[in-house]
Amino acid sequence: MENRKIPKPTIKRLAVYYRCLENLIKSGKETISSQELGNRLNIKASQVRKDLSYFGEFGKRGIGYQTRRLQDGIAEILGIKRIWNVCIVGAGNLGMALANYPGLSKSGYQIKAIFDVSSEKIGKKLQNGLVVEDLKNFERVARKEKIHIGVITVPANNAQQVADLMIGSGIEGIINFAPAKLNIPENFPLEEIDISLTFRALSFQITMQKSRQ
Amino acid sequence: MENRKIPKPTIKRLAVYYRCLENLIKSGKETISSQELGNRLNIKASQVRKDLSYFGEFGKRGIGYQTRRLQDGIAEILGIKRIWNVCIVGAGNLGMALANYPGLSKSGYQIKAIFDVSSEKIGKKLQNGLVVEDLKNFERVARKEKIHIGVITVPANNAQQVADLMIGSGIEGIINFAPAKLNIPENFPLEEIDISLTFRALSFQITMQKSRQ
DNA sequence: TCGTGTGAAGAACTTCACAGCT
DNA sequence: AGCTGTGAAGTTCTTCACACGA
Repeated sequence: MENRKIPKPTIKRLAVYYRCLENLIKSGKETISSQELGNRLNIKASQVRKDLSYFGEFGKRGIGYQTRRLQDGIAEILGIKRIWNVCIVGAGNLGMALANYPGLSKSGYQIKAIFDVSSEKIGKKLQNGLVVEDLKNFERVARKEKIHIGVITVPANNAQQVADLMIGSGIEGIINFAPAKLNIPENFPLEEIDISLTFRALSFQITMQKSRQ
Repeated sequence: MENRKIPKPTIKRLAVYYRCLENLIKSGKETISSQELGNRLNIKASQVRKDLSYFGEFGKRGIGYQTRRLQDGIAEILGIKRIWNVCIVGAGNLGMALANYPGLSKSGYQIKAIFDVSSEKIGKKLQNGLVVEDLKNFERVARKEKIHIGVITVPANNAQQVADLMIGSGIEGIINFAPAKLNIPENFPLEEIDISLTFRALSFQITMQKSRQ
């Protein structure tokens, strides 16, 4: 068991291992080697072992990892065994899509509320029965529903004030889809997903690829 | 002008600089130093200068960077000056949301078509006038519309065959939202956005954060 | 022998620090 | 003086290589 700081990429890979283990267990596989797990995910075996070694000794030499035991171990590390209460601010296309996305609730992220400021959107009913609420009620609802995670899907120029509102209402972490740099307290849990940035990165790759030939 | 390989994070930051420059130019700012640009984005000034230095000398010593000139330079690098034709496969909530997302077309990514296999979805009309097409027609449409970028928003277990179809139809790059590792030719341009993975990474952060206090 | 766990080496990326242009 | 561009140093992350247990 290493005791250094955990690299951020390691965390994302753990979640990938977890997903792969779900499938392996479903298909009845009981043990797996770092080599085989790595092959399935395009990750080097040594990377798999190193990632796991940060958190303990999950494997048996000569044999590999027990899929069930490893999955439990990763679930423990990532906080997967519990339910997370999530709310979304911004009932545009993306916010609505996330609220209706079954993958999230299946993974333990329950969408408890969705907010907007536009009177056209407030009161709208989603496929899953949720109703868009007025952002004015945010703090009250957030506290009542014990929301852990806030998701920001508003336009860039409103993102900061939404983040401030979330932090002021006792939210524990934020996922930001708005293309804006948020100013938040150091070490406050934050993840960013910037879709247009990803498109830009792809077009750069394409351009490079072509100029190389 | 450095001549080494470009770090991947540099590319994403260039797109961030570009976005920031748009705003600066709008607000009438004509020059900016690496220091000030960095401050606005939580990036160290030296990082800004290093990123830009991979591609040439955009600045003037003692003065900084001309916003307009720098923006043009970055646009050139990232391939922003042109229109990219995009298609989406998977007309679920996320696929629909992307197709209707104005930020993409505003950035030069025109959604030319959206496909699905489900007869319930085929023929559906989107807000923007696009009609969901049968995936069977993919190759024909992709070639006719000269699609550059394919976006995958299907469930994980169908992602690979969609990717194969895209690559076989002359698509130049793929953005994959499905939680699956794609097997594609080495160096084929690919970007991945894995939303549930990001939630997992956030819950880990929250858990860590708490256990530290 | 097979496959883990892990120091040590290597690669990738970031930051420093300063020469040199304006 | 002010600020860039960039080698060199520093940091972070990945891969190697091998001792050791099953």
